[in-house]
Amino acid sequence: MNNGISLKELAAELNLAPSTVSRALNDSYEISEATKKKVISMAEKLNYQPNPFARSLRENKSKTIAVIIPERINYFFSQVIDGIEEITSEHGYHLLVYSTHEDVEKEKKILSLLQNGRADAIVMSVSSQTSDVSHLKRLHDRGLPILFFDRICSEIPTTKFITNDYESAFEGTKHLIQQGCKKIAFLMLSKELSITKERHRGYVDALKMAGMEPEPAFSLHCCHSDEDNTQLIRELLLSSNRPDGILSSVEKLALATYQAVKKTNLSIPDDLKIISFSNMSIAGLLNPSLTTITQPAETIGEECAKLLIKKLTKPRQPDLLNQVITIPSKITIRESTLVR
Amino acid sequence: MNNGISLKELAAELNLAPSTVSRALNDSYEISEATKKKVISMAEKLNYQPNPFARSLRENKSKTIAVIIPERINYFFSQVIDGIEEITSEHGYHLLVYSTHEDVEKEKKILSLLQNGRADAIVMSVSSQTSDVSHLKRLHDRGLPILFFDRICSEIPTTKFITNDYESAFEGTKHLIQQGCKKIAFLMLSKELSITKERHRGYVDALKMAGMEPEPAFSLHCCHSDEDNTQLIRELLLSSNRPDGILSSVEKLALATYQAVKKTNLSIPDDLKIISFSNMSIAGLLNPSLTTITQPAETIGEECAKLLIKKLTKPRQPDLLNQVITIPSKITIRESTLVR
DNA sequence: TTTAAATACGAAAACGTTTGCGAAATTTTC
DNA sequence: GAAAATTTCGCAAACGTTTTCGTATTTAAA
Repeated sequence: MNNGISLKELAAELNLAPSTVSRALNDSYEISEATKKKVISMAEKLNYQPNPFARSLRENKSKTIAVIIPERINYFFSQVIDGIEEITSEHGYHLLVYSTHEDVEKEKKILSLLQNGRADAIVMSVSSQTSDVSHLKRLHDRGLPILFFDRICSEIPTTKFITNDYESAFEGTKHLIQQGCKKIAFLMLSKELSITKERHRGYVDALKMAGMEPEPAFSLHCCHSDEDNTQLIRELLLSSNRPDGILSSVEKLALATYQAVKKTNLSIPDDLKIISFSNMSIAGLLNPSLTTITQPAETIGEECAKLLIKKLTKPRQPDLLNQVITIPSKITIRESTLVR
Repeated sequence: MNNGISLKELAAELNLAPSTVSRALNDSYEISEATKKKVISMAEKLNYQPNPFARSLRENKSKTIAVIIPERINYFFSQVIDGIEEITSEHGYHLLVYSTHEDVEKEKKILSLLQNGRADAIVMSVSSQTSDVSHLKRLHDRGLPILFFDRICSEIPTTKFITNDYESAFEGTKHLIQQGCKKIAFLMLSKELSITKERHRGYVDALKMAGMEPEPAFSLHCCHSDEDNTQLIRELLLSSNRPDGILSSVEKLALATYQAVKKTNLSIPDDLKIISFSNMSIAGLLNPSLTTITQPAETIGEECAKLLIKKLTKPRQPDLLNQVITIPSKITIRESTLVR
């Protein structure tokens, strides 16, 4: 790979010192307008491209942001990354994207790769297996800006972006109750996950407010495998005391529920109503169409990025505040919770 | 950000020269086993992490691969990236992921950012607007390894990975004909796209083989906007001479068709049968379930990565061969093409 | 006219690695 | 026991930037 001309060679071509050329290209006040013009035009003519590694080495910053998500095949995370890229690309930042595949060991490995300054900051959503957070804490203690979204980590004092998990789950559950559900189940990935806790809390409170008692067996703890989840949910649906309503805390479990229902003689929404957190654009095309709680994914990504850019580009920014910023979700009612 | 200890400091701690420590860590034959042990244990104790930029600067390689896709919210591309990451991460490579949003100007901008060696190679699928390929050619001429998949670029002499577009489209169209379709339309993004050309060729040949003449108006040229596409397709479906079968060359147009059909009093599959290239795992949950041609996305990503890793890590590899590698798709028949 | 200030640029160091070369110290060879 | 070969390590340069400091030239002030 021919990397093109270097600053030194460009300087030689211009009969100038490298320092002068560098300053001219960086628009330093110490360089005359005449020289700047000459330098810039020659740089364009020779298509000079500064070496990013020399610059990173010298300036101790990489112009790169690491994004870590639990899975890539997911509307929500894809949208968030789109939002991040939208903002960061305008400021010349590059995105390293990693998927943990919900595996905390992979997560640790990725974070250890990020110890050396390869990225100027991290934007992440933790894996469903993450309970010990020492690998996150280590990087944060070193001063690497870390920002969480969706699946946040309360132990790390930094800024986190989430949706109104509690209220949305509360409203979703309330909606199921209003539609006549008497026995409502809650589907979750891991109990450790921040979103699980908050959404479950909203679910429980809504039940209680309606004078219903949450049954432990109705809080179904699922895993990463779609097949296993489908089986698990199917068993729940075939049990003697089966639920007639489901609040799914994540999209994939709603889809597993659809798959599970297909293997029974039940029907949605007649025998089972379901509402799910989901960012699928095609929720309306499912059979039956799925009532969803949709997060403002792209906005979340954008807000993460805006804050980060401010932190990274302004001269003497304070550390990211230990705060949780909430951007509300939107409930869209469709056939899966219909009374007919 | 505290980047930790440097090689020099580690050397000082050991009373050794930096060169010795470097060689010890890189397992050079010039260093005694005793010294290696001492160095390695001290490096672990002090958690020494080599600075990637110093190394990149010195070695003129970044251990980074750029992946450029037309859109992120897309099952196929997400799966391909998963496949790429699967392989590259094992070899210590990092992934810079860019989305062009089907915008050739963004594509050009991204490629110009990659002129300076930030990535050791590029794996990409071109945007639907890409017809002039000079921005790709420039980088390839410089010696940067570029590898195409799915939407390939025949003008650039390098290795490309695709599925059997022609055959799949041929078989898909044949299937529609066998199901009784008499007037089959073809939905496409841009005419320039390699996948459009090949899939359209398969479509046309299947029609001809059945003694049917392809109508020009039935080759519908769509765009990037879902709303516009839905409207376009709706108009086609409401026209006096409407199709009774559709082969969609990309997933998003099948979904737009579903949306369009909802706004008519037509029904799939009774009035209109549809088959589409698609990697949606939930094609079976749509209403009605969608007959799909599914690409081996993850395999494509893995094969791209394997070839690239070989090229990048083995000492004196030749340039990537100018060849097209085909990995076949799989057709899954569902309700959307059912006769009832 | 002399001196001080401002302007415009160059020399060199630094960032943290890797590596060619040289040179002790040790071992082998004859 | 001397010479040669081998082992083991250090010195210094190099990668391509940015920046501190110094300095020559020009301009402004006294």
